[in-house]
Amino acid sequence: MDASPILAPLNPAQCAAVSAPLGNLLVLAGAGSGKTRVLVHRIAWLIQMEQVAPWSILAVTFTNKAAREMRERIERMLGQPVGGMWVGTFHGLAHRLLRAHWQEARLPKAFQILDSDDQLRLIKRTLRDLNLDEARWPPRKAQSFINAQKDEGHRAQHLDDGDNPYQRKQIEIYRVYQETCERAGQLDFAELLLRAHELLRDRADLLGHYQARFHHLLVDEFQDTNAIQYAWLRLLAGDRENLFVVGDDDQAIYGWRGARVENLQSLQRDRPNTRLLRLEQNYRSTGNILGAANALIACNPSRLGKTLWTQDGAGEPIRIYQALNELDEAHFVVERIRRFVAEGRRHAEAAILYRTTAQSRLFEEALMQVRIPYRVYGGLRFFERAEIKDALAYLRLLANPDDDASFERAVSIPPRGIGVRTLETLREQARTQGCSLWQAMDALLCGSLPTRTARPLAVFAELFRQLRTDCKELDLATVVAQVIKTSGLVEHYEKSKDGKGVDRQENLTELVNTSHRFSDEAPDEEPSDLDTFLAHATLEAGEAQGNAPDDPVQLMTLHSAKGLEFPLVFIAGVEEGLFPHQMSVDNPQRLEEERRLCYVGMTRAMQQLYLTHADTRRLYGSESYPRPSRFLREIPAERVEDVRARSRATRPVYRPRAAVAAVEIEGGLRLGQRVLHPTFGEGVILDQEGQGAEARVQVKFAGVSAKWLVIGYTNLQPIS
DNA sequence: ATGATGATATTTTTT
DNA sequence: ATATCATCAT
Repeated sequence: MDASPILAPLNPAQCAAVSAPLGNLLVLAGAGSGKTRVLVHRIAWLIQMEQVAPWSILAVTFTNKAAREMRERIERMLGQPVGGMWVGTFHGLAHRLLRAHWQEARLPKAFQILDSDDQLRLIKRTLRDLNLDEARWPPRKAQSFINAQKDEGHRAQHLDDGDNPYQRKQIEIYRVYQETCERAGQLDFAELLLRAHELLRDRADLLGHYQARFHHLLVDEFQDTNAIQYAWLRLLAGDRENLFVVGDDDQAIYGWRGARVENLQSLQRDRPNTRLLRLEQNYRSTGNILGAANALIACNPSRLGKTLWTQDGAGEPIRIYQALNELDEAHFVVERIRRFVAEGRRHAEAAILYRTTAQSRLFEEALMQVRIPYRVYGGLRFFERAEIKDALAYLRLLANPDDDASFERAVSIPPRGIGVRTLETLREQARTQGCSLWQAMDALLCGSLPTRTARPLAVFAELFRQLRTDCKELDLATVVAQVIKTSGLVEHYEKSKDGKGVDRQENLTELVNTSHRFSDEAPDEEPSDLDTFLAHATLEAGEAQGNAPDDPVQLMTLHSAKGLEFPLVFIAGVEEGLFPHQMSVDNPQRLEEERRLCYVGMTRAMQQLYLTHADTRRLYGSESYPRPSRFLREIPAERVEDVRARSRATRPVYRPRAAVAAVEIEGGLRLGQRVLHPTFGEGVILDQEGQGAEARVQVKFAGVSAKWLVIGYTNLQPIS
């Protein structure tokens, strides 16, 4: 077999990794050094040069999207489908194992997956059951405690409270929550991993089977693995030397959700004969961008050490813009994107990155004003929308009547005369009998109930009885359509007056389409039943934006930018308190992670990089005066060019343009008008923009900088 | 049972 | 500022 198609497009270091002899290999791959490419080519190498069967390969990625892309790239390269190869996320693979071995894992056949939202709901209910005050025991704290423990591989019964009452209570919540999950046959995300680990750990026969099957384990983004994922990998590898691991300690940005960069070192310690290779040549960015990023990341004391270089020239300097305020910042970014496009580039080549999701709005508004198409990544995804979760609750309850979380959701939406009172009775019954809500309802319906309570309950029960008989015969999509129709959800949203009714109905229709597509695309080996469809919905929550416009500017958080690249990149809000975020500044480890996040953001840029910060910023309703981020000082001055803010000189404040001064804006307000504000006191209107509900005026008050106020939300009294 | 009002807490996110 | 959520009144 000729190796050239696989090795030809690679540099020497990449070649060395791809064609390395079989054995453990750790590839430390810097940003833009062709990390994924090495992984893809390695798999192609194994199949073509080492005559490895595709079904004996297991590859793990960080996201479903990455998994899909990897499979596609391999198939394109080999010119043939590679069925039998397992490619997926840790969660996806764990799920696959558990579905295949539900009996050995002691799970109900129709076990369901709980997303974080469902998990939080369940924790809240657990807290209520335990008579704990939510103010003293915040559900979110309990949630992160439970997930943190599970990520470390700890079960409640193995935890030591260390004579700490707080700790003891958290463990108790964990225990009771877990019992509830098991009774309802529900697994949260971390539980998938934990169960998959225990399955292989406790069942020597299964472990032997999978060890015999998977001769080659490949892992992408290894720096993002947590303790249980690493443990699972080691188990599956056994004492063989078959781990091919790719990662970059400088791009570890998920420590806050249990990822352990140390796994990189642990691997070298646990498997001393692991070969270490570095990919340090960067093919993405200009010399200035790389030099700046290198200097920044060098400020982190704890790194494995690695310096990226490029053959490219220095390119343009990095530009830092000091904006007057957050609006000026947005306008500046938009203006530069217009210039970029005027030079013949596409909008989609530009990305605006920010630390917090809340920052996207400013840019969306600014882009909308000048009619530039954009696309926001992240945010609420298809299967996370309320109406979709409602419909899914019906489907889940159909699949598994003991799913209490879904019962509670379905029973109260749409409102059908079953209120908190009735629900409380059901919960009480369920608690005393130790059964599910559905069983409690059945029992109560047989007993004596006041008609007013029994009637709606009976109707609800009958609805499901009918659905259950119906759906035995029907295919997935028809069942979904049937459920949506009989649940009354469409009518319910029709009546909603928040203006989202039509959207919601469309989404429900789209759910039917999705289920249709799911059936069509399902591989023959796995029948597409309701259970797998529901798992798919939770595990792969879908894209956030259904129909993106053509050639859009890309908006996303720094976190979701990882793995992507753009010719033109803006990082906005590079200010102390925002980036690095306030929550991280007094913890050295978290601060290092923020710096890595900045490094990730900077290394997304191929040709031009802008960092912007504002002198004043309105955040959470009040004005702040942030200092420029320390990260800006860590970039060598010779790589930077300061962009001058437009007309820094303060204009004569009390003299608005005479021609428009007479035009009334709204409610007796006009440019130059003196006004009274409830908190800021007396001021003068300087400028105006927008119309109707969005009409805003800029007002200068004594002692503070000029502010933009939405007329509709502000009580401005004209004074003479 | 349901809708309206007021207190509260606001990183990052995939699975 | 705003969205979410719990409590309260209808």
